[in-house]
Order: sequence, then structure tokens, then C-alpha cells
Amino acid sequence: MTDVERPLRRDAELNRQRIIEAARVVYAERGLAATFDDIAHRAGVGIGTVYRRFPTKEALLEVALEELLERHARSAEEALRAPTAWAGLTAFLREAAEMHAADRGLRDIALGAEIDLRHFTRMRDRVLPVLEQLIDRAHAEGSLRPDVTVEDLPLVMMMVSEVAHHSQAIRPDIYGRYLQLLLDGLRPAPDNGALGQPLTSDDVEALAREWMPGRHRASRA
Amino acid sequence: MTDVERPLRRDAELNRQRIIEAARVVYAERGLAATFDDIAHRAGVGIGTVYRRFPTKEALLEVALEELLERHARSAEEALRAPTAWAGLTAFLREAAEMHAADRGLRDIALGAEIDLRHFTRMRDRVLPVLEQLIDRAHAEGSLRPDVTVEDLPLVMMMVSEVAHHSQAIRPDIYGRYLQLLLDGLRPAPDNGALGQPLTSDDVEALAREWMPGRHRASRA
DNA sequence: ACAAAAGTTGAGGAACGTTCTCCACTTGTT
DNA sequence: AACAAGTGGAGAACGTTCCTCAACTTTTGT
Repeated sequence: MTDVERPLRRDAELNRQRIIEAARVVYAERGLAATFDDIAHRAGVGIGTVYRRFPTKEALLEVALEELLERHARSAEEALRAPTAWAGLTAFLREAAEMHAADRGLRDIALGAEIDLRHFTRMRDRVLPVLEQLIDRAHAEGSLRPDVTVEDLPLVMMMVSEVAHHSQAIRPDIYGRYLQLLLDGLRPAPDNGALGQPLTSDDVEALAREWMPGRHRASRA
Repeated sequence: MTDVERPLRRDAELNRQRIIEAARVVYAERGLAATFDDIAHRAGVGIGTVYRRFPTKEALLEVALEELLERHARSAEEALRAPTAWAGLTAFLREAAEMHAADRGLRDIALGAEIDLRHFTRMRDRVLPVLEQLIDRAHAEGSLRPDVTVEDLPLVMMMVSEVAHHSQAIRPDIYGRYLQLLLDGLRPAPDNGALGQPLTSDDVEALAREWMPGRHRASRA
């Protein structure tokens, strides 16, 4: 079962590139809710062509977001090389927030859209251990309040990227203000209040799944 | 044009009450996206009956949420009587968060659903000056970082109630953790970062309108 | 230059969801 | 009993998204 890809005809390959480019733009603007129709339109090809080349949304996303996800993972790895864990942590969170603000599709995926994207899973497996390490080091250096866990980071990102999303048309930079507020809340301070029971990583996963569009129908009598 | 309401027939009045009760439950569970169909079903009446009694969603909400909105406003007024402005502010925010967590409809309205509800407008006009006063007093007593404005409060509430909403099925209490984190971020501290340009009240209004479902279609081409 | 292969197109069918009307029917009131 | 008041809920009208397919166009190899 050798899967030797026959090369596409020249015009077909061109269309493929156009579709990928259009998908990047449209997903960035509209998030994963964007339809193939939107993308086909922007690429200047028929819907049928998009379906022929990418039978599912996953297939298209895989290709369209590869680069961005790589950048995201690399940004986490760079955070480890910062002079202090706190500096690394804040740099990473700020960069992640900026990326989420600039690309709604990335945000949807990072926040747990019900799409099983190989590249994404891989990226997450690269990022998570790094964050754990950063949190541990920050605790050790005393720059992070002790009752904060690595599970809090996704929630912080969700809140901030929610602000980023809704403020895009009004004050596209304002998410930074609330990220800063949260970062300052993460510092140790004598008058900090009690945070209560932290989330487990299962909780976080369930929550992320719940956060995205998807099915939410409740039963009725 | 005397608008002397003829009393409803006894059975009709009973149905009206049933509908209001059902609306409270359904709006609390599902938010303003709930349909008249849902409500009629729960009330055990036909859809037609709901439409006959309440021609629009506003009419029904007006009656269903009256009590809750009153409670909300009163809670703000009570905050002024707390021993310190900070205690009042946190008490109010915690209570508001709790109410939003318990009633998704209230949350939708408070966060700016595109529904012009008399009761709500009135409530807001009662609450806003109170919050301004609390913020001023907190600044004066040095318990609130100076670069925070009253416009930050709605955003804090939006973030927290977003968490409350999505975590309801998983950890219904967890929103308190992130509210606490934000509250701690609101305290003055030597190592607080710069927040940048604050929001204007117009920004907040626009943002609240954007935050809720409603129309979001972007143009194409 | 031509024919076979490869690729394209977009109208439209199917599925789903929401809003709201309408009139044959039931119930309450006097 | 008789009239007014109220009810129910199927279904019309509309909107959205997903995806297919048969008629057509372009490329490529000879």
C-alpha cells in the first residue's frame, strides 16, 4: 500500500496554495466557525474544489496552522532560557495572548475546540512540560504565589483571549490590561486571599471542551 | 386612552404564572438564547399561549427578572455600608459573580445582550454611581491600585462570569478562584506592572454589546 | 493538434433550527 | 345555554450549513 502521491496538475497545485492561504486568513478572522464556503470564496475557487482537496476541516487546518503552532511551541521553549522563571512565564503568556488575539482560529484550537489535530496534540505535549517546569522554578524563586498551579494557566489564557476576541473591533490592545491584572494577581503578596481547591488537569480538559461552540443541548423533561 | 387592564380569566391567569415561573427556570439554565418553545414546554402550555401573553422576549424577561435585578441593585447599595470601601467592593463583586453563576439569563443581560429592558437600565443607573463612589473611596483609602478605573469592573465581571458559565457542569464553584486572582491583582503592590490606557465608558458599552451573541456577520469580498 | 485525464464549478438537495401565525377546539363566566 | 375568552400545536416562512454531482474547462502527453 505505497502511498506515492501523484503530483497535482499545475493549476490544481496553484489552487491548493490559494485555498491554504485563504484558509489562514479566514480562520484567523472568523475562527473555526468559518465555513468552507467562506474559504472557497476568498480563494476564488468553487466550494467543490475545496472539498476535493481537503475532505474535512481537520485536513485543512492541519496544513493551514502548522507553522503557527510550531511558533507557539518554540515560544514556550524560549521561555525556559529567560533570566528568571517569572520573566519567562510572563513573556510566554504575553506572547501567547498576542497570538490568540491575532488569530481567532489558533485561539479556538488552543482553547479546546473539538477537533483532534495531530499537530496540535504534539504542540501541547511539547508545551505542557515546559510550563510545569516554569511554574516549579517560579515557585522556587518565590516569584509566583504558592497556591497557583499549572492548571491555572489555561484558564488565565481563556479569560484573556475572550477579552481579546470581543474587543478586537473596539480596542484591540486592551486584553493586555487584563492579562497584566491577572499577572499581578499571580504574584505572592501578604494580603492575597485564599484561592480554594485548584483545578485538576481533567477538569481543565473538560472545561476547555465545554468552552468551545460544539454541542451544548441540555435534555428537556 | 385609558389602559384599564381587564382581569384575565382564572385559568389564563394561572397559565400566566406558570409561564413566568418556567421562564425564570429556563432563562436561568439556558440564558437568553432559550426559545419560547422551551419555556412553553416547561410551563406545560402551548407556544401560542406564551406568544399571546408575552408578544416579545423583552415583555417576558421584564417580568421574569424583575425581582433578581432588584436584588442586584440592592446588593450594590449595601456595599456602601461596609466598614471599608475595599470590603464593600469585594463583597459586591463576589455577590454579583455568584448571581451570574446561578442565573445565565441575568448574566446575559448584565453583560449587554441587545435587549433594552427598562428594569435593567434602571438597575444599572442605580448601580453605576455606587460603584464609582466605591472606587473613589477605595482609591482614597489606598486599598485599590490607582490605575484601576470603574470601567474595569464590567470587564472583570465578564471574565469571571465567562468562567462561571463554562465550568458550571464541571466545577461550579471554580469561578471564585479566578475572581480572587483578579481581586488580588487589583490591590496596590510595588511590583505591579503598567496597565496602559484604560477603557472609556463608551468602549465598555460597545464591548458589552459585542460580547453577547447577536449579529456578528462580517462582510465578505 | 488532439484526445484522454485531471480538475473545476456552483446550483441545489437534505438536514436542521427558530420564529410566529392561525383556526378548530376547549373552557370559563354569567 | 350561549357567548366570550382562551388554548394548542402543526406547519408556513425563513435561515443556515454541509456536501454532492453532472456538465463543463484546462492541462498534459504524444
